[in-house]
Amino acid sequence: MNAPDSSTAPAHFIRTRIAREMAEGLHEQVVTRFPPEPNGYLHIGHAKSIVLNFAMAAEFDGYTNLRFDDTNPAREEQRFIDSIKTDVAWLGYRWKNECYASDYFEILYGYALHLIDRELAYVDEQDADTIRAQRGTLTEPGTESPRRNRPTAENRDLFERMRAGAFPDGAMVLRARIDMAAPNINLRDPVLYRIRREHHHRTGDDWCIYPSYDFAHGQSDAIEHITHSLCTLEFEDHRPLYDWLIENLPVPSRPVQIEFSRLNMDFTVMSKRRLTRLVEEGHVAGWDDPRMPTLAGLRRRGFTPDAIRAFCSEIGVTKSESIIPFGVLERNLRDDLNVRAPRRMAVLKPLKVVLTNFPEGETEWLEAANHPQNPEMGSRQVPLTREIFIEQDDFLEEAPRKFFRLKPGGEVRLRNAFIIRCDDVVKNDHGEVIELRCSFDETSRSGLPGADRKVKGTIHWVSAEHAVTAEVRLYDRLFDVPDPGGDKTADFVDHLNPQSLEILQNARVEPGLEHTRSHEFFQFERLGYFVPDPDFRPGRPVFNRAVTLRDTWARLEAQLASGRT
RNA sequence: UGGGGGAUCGUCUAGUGGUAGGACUACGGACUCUGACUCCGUCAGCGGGGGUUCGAAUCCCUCUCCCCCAGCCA
Repeated sequence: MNAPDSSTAPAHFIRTRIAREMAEGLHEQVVTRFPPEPNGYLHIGHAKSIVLNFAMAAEFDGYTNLRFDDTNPAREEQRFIDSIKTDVAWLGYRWKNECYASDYFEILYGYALHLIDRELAYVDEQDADTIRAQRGTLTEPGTESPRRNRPTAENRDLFERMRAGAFPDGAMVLRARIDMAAPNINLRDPVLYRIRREHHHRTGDDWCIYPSYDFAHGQSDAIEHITHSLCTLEFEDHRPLYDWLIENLPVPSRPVQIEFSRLNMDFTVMSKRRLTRLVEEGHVAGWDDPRMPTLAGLRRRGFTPDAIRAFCSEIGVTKSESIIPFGVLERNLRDDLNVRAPRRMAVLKPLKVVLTNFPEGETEWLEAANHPQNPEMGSRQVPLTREIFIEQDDFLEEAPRKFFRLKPGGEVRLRNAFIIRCDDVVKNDHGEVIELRCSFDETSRSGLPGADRKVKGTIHWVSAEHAVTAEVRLYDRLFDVPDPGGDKTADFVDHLNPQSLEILQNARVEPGLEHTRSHEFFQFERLGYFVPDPDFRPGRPVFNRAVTLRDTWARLEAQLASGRT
């Protein structure tokens, strides 16, 4: 029922605790749930929770439910439910039951009556401002509502009429009767039900009262016989309320809540509120914009489920706050794609090269391995012609030391082909290099004895005649500061990186790539990993760069620039 | 400031009385028809101060810093 997961997963406090409980015979199996509210798309932070929940259940002979926490119809939509199911399934997980908190509305209503009958809940018709004022502050206790000691029969009558629609929205709420002086504010008679005439995406107009998170969540857990309700740290001080409700209600099981720290990553934002703003204000193209940390965005960018799962397992589970560098996620992608991605040649920014001693009109087909470390991935034939394109970055008229690429009079190997020498540099009126005239060394062809001759550099290329023009989209971090949401003096959108998207319309890719299917991925040698975008059309290939290769030269270059070497 | 949490190499994370370990990064080197991959090596840490103990990241006291909570959001 679950996706493959590393059996060598390291111990963390939740796994350790559950293992101990299992050893003690506390549970026959572990049942978990992933409980998103369908009011947005899932992001990489959710992936951490998904992986944790499914892993714990799978490791301890249980299962995981997908439960939509749909208690606030004002913000929830069917399209979000659809996207969430798509994303969880894409990650490789199969939930046992598809559940909805709204499926339990009737049971929850009964539970509320149960509390009322035991004088543990009451109807309060004070307005929100009054209730807020009575709640007290962090340092001062609250004051009790004048309705707090209303007779049970009256509470029951009012609550039944609340449900029946006898009162306008916001006219009254049902509150738990706990302790207005509790140091934990969540215990100061929290709201359990509110009146809200809002069309619910599943229950339609059946209800005009809706349970709050606190009243719905734990009880839903209990109804589903969830053994471990795993959630993030901000719910830690809701746990006494969670436990109070479980203890005072005739629920069929007694789940426990365990909290862990949520995932934070640098140079991005993770809150649903901020992600929603990015989409609604048009800062990105949509929830699946490849720059978004959403699973839909990462998928479109070219991330694989395996890489994301490996990442989640690598970062661990603790209660300490952490900010994971985005590069850690990217490295997991590289590690995954390095072994799986077929190699191809593509030139992002073409520079024309004429091989002056190559016969005009001829094509030589050369064999190119699809993967240098894995012969089983086979090989393909790539065409070489008199005119080719190389990367503009691979030629420098005035090259620094340690520049192993092409320079006037210098030699370089064309990957899978010959060694060439740069004889002439052709410039336009602006002094820009527009063409190189090179000669090739026939004896240095790949596979021939002369191929042993060593040159410092090897560069990629494509045949000008055969290459396919493609659009290539390069992505950089969405924000240009590490913690865009942490700036109290500025709006986070002020830190958007204007360079986060670069579109190259004139890239040239080796023939064959125009027939690429979706979900295929490639390494464009020396450049990075690329995937076809959904915008890909026959005759108009569009590739996204998922991640670059590790670039030691770029680092060296930076060092040279700063005078370190 | 009331309550709830958290502080271990640059980053993430083990270690819960017996030599602080791993991964990533960085740096150096080997290899290389991808400046990739791989391999080898190096640097680097217990928030501060007391105390208990033969011995403390771990136990005790104290201080400091960070995060969360005053929605009829989740």
